[in-house]
Amino acid sequence: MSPGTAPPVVPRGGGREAITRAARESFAERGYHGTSIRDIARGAGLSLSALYHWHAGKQDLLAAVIEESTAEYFGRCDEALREAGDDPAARLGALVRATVEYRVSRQVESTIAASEWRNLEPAHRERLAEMRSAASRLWADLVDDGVARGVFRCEHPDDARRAVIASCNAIAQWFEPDGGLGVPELVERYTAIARRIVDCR
Amino acid sequence: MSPGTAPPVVPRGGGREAITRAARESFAERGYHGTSIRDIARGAGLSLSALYHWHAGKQDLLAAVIEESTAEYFGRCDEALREAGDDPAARLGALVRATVEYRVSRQVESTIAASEWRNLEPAHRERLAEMRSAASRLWADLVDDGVARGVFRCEHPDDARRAVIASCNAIAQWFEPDGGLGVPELVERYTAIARRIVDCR
Amino acid sequence: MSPGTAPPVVPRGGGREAITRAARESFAERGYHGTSIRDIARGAGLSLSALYHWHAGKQDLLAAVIEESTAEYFGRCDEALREAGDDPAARLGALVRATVEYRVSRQVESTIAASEWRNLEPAHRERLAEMRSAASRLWADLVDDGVARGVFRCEHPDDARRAVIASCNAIAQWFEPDGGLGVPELVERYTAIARRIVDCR
Amino acid sequence: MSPGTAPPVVPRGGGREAITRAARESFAERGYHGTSIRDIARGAGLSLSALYHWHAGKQDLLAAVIEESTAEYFGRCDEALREAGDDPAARLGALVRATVEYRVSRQVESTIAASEWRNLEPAHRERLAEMRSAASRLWADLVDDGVARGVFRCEHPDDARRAVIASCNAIAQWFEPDGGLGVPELVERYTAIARRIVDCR
DNA sequence: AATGAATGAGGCTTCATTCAT
DNA sequence: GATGAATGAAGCCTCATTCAT
Repeated sequence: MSPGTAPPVVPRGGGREAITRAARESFAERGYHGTSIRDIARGAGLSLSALYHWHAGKQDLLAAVIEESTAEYFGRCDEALREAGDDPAARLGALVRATVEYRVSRQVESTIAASEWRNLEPAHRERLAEMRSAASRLWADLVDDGVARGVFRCEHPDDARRAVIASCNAIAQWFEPDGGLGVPELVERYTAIARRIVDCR
Repeated sequence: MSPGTAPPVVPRGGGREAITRAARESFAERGYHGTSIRDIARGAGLSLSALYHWHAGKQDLLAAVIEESTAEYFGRCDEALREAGDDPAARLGALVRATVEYRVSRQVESTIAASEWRNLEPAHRERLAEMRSAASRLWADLVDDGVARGVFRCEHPDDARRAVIASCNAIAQWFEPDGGLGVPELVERYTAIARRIVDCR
Repeated sequence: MSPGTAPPVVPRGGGREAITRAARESFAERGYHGTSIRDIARGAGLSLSALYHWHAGKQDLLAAVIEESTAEYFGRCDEALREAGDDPAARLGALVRATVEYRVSRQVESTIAASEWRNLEPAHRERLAEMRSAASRLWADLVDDGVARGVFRCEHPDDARRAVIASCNAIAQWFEPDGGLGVPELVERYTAIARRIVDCR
Repeated sequence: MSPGTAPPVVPRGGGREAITRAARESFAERGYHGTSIRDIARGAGLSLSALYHWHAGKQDLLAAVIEESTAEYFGRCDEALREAGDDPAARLGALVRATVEYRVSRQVESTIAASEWRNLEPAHRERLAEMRSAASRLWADLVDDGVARGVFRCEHPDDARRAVIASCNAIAQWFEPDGGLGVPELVERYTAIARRIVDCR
């Protein structure tokens, strides 16, 4: 919520969602430590106390936001892979598409999981670590499989995988929604880049 | 500075450097807002007042750290390019090497410039923007030149450039200094990836 | 509530008693300011709103607890004295017994009236002051009478009275219910002490 | 510090003492939980931050106040006993005098150690427990010795000891400094009471 | 060149209480 | 007879900074 913007009117009982949304936006724009819970409450159009009625605290909000974001990404990947069938190239395209679309549709918030991970307290970190590595494994399995089957010819699968992911993730940092570049075109470009990175025949 | 570590003994007159170094480490580990000026003073082994003797304040320290970091990167790039001659492929390798080496040798601090940029006050941001775009231009000129001369055959030079940079930058997030992977080998791998991304013949 | 209006008749139900009991326990264990109204509601197994349905607020609860506690003590004293007859020594024994038994049977709560008295708002304090001094007068009358009749030979009745009361009250601070010391034996010991304090012939 | 009283002007560097004194007064008058650190800072004539410059927090202040109070009492007892020589009756008089004088001269604060003990966090409680039981042992040794030597003929030394202590301690609750009753006279009265309690021949 | 003392603003959180149902 | 939702005030504490030496 940019300063000066009128806070939304929250329907009675709708506090939890309003607060989570406001937290997501603030954490994305100003970071965890740069966000005060007053910012969040104001952004949600509620009082400070209402925030504590719905969440245990700031840390709890961060965990909720990261969890939701990670879950959504994981869900998109999972679904894309299910539709993609068995072909490594198609599966690569599916994950690239899921990642690009996620990064574009959640442009601001999608970086929270990565950049604010360090601010999670151990208890939350441990709980979310599994979700995180599950998403990571999707990529690893895919690339390893492609290499094993001779479809991807890159010599260093781990580095290739990281390069593809980093390339896709970076989109959130420069993409302009109204900049004349459509998402399908974007997906196509990064699929091509990804195929070159893994040296897909 | 990890908790429990004895603060270094600062030689008389060496305050400025000790403080900048401590600020760099704290900003890297905990972020700008996650770092207190007392953390920095403690990390430098100096009093709070000493910090203010050498620097105008926290914001000033952030600007100094980002400036120094950007300048170093820019210097490395510049030098590498000068040694590389005129060949686009060689020049690409030079920038990749400069970036990888920078990211590995300044593993923690190298992300400050990117992640804490938003916390710079306008005055500092404007001043540093030029340095920033100069480094960015080195990459753009290089890729555009390679494409213009037909050495790089990628269709979308901007995306290729961003992918290469993102891939190299990401190294700082996973590299383990004592992990058995040497820097020259790392440079070689990412040079190969970069060449594939730009589709270097 | 407008002045002069009769307080609403509270329908009987389990809530009121459960809340009073929880308040008594919390005030005893953590003190008035150390107890939150949520502690009380939780201790009673009811919601916050239920608490406010039965009581006007925290202050009201404190007054109720102190009133009940004082009334019980006063009742015990009164009854014991009625049974004791006219002999000063017997009357002294009766009050000691009432006090000791009260302090032992209400070990935790019996101190609330004394230690939280200062937290009563003036309105409540004035109302309860009479009960308080009535109990105090029982002791004073007894000792003064014993002295007047030459049965107690202590020179300073006021100090003797205070010493006896303080000695009995202190029992609540150290007595262990399962510690092998029975209440009758305890009463006997403190009766003896009390008689020596007033110098009963 | 009563409300409305002008806070004292604190000489530069004298913050620590001013704050400890203000804490002592507030804890005594309103209890630990009833005292806010703003009360303390205001009472000391300093800012909130100055309080934290000198003490780690509210809990730290409580521990400091209790420690100082206990130490002073212990010191008074120790000195009084040293002057008293070997005679049990004289030693009893010495401890009574030390206790009475302490309770009168530190009328308000002397109860903090007892009433706020439960609000000490375990770390502090453990640290101070030894001081506490040392003072307690002075009394126990004295009474046991008197009984062993046949000077005190009470049958239950533990109860006698507790009664004497409770009687002396209670003085702080009713004594009025300008009430016409001098401290020497007070000491004499309670010494007599104590002797009767232990049944000193 | 450096320090300890002090500050006002703001941090997160809990408080007792009221509202609408 | 009872509840979940919401609030404003106040709680303790840490912040970046300045002052006097």
